[in-house]
Amino acid sequence: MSDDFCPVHAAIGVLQQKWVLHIVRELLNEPRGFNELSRSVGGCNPATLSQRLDELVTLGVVGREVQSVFPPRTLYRLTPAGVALQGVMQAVENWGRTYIKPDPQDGHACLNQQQVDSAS
Amino acid sequence: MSDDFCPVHAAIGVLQQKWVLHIVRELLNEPRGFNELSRSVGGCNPATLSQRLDELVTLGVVGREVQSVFPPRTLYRLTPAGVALQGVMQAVENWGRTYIKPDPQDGHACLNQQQVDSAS
DNA sequence: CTATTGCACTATGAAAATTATAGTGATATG
DNA sequence: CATATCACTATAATTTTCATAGTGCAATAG
Repeated sequence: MSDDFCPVHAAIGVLQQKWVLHIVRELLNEPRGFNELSRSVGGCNPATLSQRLDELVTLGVVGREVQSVFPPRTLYRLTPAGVALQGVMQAVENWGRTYIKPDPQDGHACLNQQQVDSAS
Repeated sequence: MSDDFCPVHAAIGVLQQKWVLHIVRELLNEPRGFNELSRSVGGCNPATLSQRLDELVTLGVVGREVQSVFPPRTLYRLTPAGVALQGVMQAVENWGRTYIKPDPQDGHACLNQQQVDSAS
């Protein structure tokens, strides 16, 4: 009673974890060290980042390359499966740029209703 | 100092919330009522589902249509901005079907290493 | 020589999000 | 008359994420 495995469901399970898409986005630009990645992702707690990276490494989306134990230098780099997420990121970027703009009130996210209403 | 609004960052912020992609996936098939959606999404707590739907409605990705207060009947349907997430779902589906398979050990998700290694 | 910075993280306890579970009121179904 | 269904809400427990501080040691700044 668990044989209804759906790869799409599983994929969503991976991608909807907090920070995963941000991490992937940064690593798509170029491989980074832990603190570097932490800064560029912005706002992610190191404990969470560490856990997320462990999971992604275990899953095989990200590779951890320990370049030197001392001075410490570790590189996180997308595996081919990780690089393949470029398609997803591209789609998210398209959607975001088309439909999301800053809320004129509080500067938070809201939908670009122009785009929604008047497809002139 | 907060004028670096990035629509892509904001889009990720929306899509990485737990259950959002699952909800969108179901609503892309067809509009549904609350319990219907709850069942088809599978495993989402009604409090969380309710909150997520509120947020998506507020954002403008989902529309709530109260068809009758009694007997209660509400329909959740994607707005055009929601339907536009089809591109994202498509990309996620492609990635999932290509790279994710059930782990032979425990039946959980893992990567399809065949795909990764031998691109014949 | 000494102080600071930077590396990759881990530890701790507090705060926030999600969960299981139960329940709302009324009607339609068995 | 008992049960199921609709769209949720309420409560309390659990899980996840968080802010903050700290590890050991080399390279750099003063």
